[in-house]
Amino acid sequence: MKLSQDFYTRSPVTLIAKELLGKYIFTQFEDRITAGMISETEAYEGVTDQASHAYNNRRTNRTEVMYVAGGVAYVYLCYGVHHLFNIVTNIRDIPHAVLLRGIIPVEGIGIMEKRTGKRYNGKGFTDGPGKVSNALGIRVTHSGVSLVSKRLWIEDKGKDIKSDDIIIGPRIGIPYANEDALLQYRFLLSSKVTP
DNA sequence: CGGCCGATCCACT
DNA sequence: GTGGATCGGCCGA
Repeated sequence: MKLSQDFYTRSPVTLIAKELLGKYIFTQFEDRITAGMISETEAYEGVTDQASHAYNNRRTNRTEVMYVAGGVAYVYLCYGVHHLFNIVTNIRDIPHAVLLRGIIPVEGIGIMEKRTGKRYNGKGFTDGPGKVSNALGIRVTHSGVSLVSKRLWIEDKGKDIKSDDIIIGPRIGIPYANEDALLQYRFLLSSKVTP
């Protein structure tokens, strides 16, 4: 079933990042449906987290969408080329978010191949946040789009994820975050778990 | 208005 | 395993 807004407005963001593993992210743009099982996430804990764009309550046009109530997309451009897709969580004015770093394609694989210009051969296809957005067709123009909508949503298909199947570690690519770079906020699904 | 730099990716070794 | 590409957003002046 489709996750309702209640799922996203909770806290802590680390719990939501963990619970998103094994859920299914769907996009439907121009009648093209693509979906994948979420296999990797990272939590970004808002104003107290030096790795977050909202650290120290920073507000810009780009980050403003993180301050609305949970259940919308926060998409921004990284390195001028990669569209990175985040899920805003918590209540209004608490700018927490979960970065989607990896999925396993399950639906619309041909569409994803067309978008990415690559063939899916079972691995190395949607194993990075830029690749995930590209395959799902997500762009910065989708920032602020509701995750309880007909274009973008997440489904719980009842898959039971054991804690043994979750690998936890520090987040990737944030050395500037000082001691917060050591936080164990990255959640990875064991390769034993398949869609 | 200019300079700096990044929640990455890929080609190449 | 690693270094270069790449350009919009952010900040300071």
